[in-house]
Amino acid sequence: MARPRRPILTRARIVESALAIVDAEGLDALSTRRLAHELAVKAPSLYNHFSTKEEILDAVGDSIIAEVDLSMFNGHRLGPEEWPEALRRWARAYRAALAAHPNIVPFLARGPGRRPAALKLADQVYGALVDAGWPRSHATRIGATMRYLVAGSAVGSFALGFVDDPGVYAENYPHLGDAHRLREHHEQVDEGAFELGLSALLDGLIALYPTVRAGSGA
Amino acid sequence: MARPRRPILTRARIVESALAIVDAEGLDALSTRRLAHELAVKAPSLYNHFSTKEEILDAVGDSIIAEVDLSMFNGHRLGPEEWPEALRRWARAYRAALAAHPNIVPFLARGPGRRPAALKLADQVYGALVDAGWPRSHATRIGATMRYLVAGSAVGSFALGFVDDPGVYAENYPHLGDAHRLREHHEQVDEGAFELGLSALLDGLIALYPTVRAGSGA
DNA sequence: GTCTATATAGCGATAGAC
DNA sequence: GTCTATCGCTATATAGAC
Repeated sequence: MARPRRPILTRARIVESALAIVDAEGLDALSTRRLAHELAVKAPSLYNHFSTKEEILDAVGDSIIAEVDLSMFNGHRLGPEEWPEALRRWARAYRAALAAHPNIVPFLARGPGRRPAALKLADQVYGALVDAGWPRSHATRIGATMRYLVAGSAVGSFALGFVDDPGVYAENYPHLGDAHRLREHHEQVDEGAFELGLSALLDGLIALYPTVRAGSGA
Repeated sequence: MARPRRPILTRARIVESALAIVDAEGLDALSTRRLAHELAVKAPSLYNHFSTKEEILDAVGDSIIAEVDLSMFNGHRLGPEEWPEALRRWARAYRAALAAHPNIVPFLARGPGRRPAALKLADQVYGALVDAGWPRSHATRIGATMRYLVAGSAVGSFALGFVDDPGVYAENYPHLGDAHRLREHHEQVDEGAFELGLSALLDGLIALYPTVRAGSGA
């Protein structure tokens, strides 16, 4: 085939295709051969656009984080009445972005590293919390614990973790009699659990807010 | 060598060694050859004790969950004043068990499946919450959202996710000036974030409790 | 910038000897 | 119950032709 007049591959096409494979078949299914096949080229061609497979995975991960809406932190400094709703909207957007691609969440959970979209997200959340009056040490921990809830809810479905087989539970687990039915409504179950946790967490933080501000001399 | 007078391998030894490899080098590093080498045998011998590699991994995962203390749910029915502290103690034990083996958390996050220790854990937590007066739908969601927080905090360190290189952040991320120092105290940072989130979450649930009980006619 | 060919290495699992 | 030998397959990455 030799050199085509216009490049067949672009970084964007490679990233898009890699994400589709990871979504459909998991992280382990992403190989250079498999990816190249999907793009109708041969594996070595990928190395004209990325140096290593790890670099491809970084780009895939950052492309997901880049989709998370951060507009609730822009425009103006959040007041004492505003940060809880901003945090709620951000957490929902964050979870939606991750839950759409659960197979890559373990990779993303390793942290932002040097990926620009992930760093921008961390920067905006931390800055907004500090601006809203939280002490820096609390802002760090609030950002982290929100990430825990989001990542935990996206890394694996609670409801889908149970087997669709009543016999497994009936014998030895007296309270799990209906666990096999969780699968039917797994999306509602998982989203409902996330929303309950999010609301409770925010309520707890709202209760803490005046105490912490008084204590830190604000 | 032929048949030894006493078995060299046992399921317990295989599981222990497999866990050590996963802890030290990650899930991908666990191969039958690598595992056999660690046990000073050859790979095919493992198949006298487990049918597949997946079966070994299931046993490894369940051995971790089996270590989680559940004694706070035993002995007596938890009263309206007792469930929050029981939940707190359970969450800490759960997190400690998972955070000691972060590389296997993505595997565990897929759910209990048919693994007995994981099913026992789910059964006990759900049963305790229902006994304490929570409606069943809330008990499911509370158990799930606690698992989200625990799994999210264990699947990857927040603090270790940042690079130890001030130059990465100084340029483009105005609020992350000290992010490179998170690594120094990563354990305190991560545990502090978990404790803050746990307390806030429990405070929120405590506030919700009387409302829900009144509403459901209890 | 894509190709063919290949280097180098590893994988899970099975058959059959002892 | 462990061994040797092996099947069939996969992987990331590089060299050099066009």
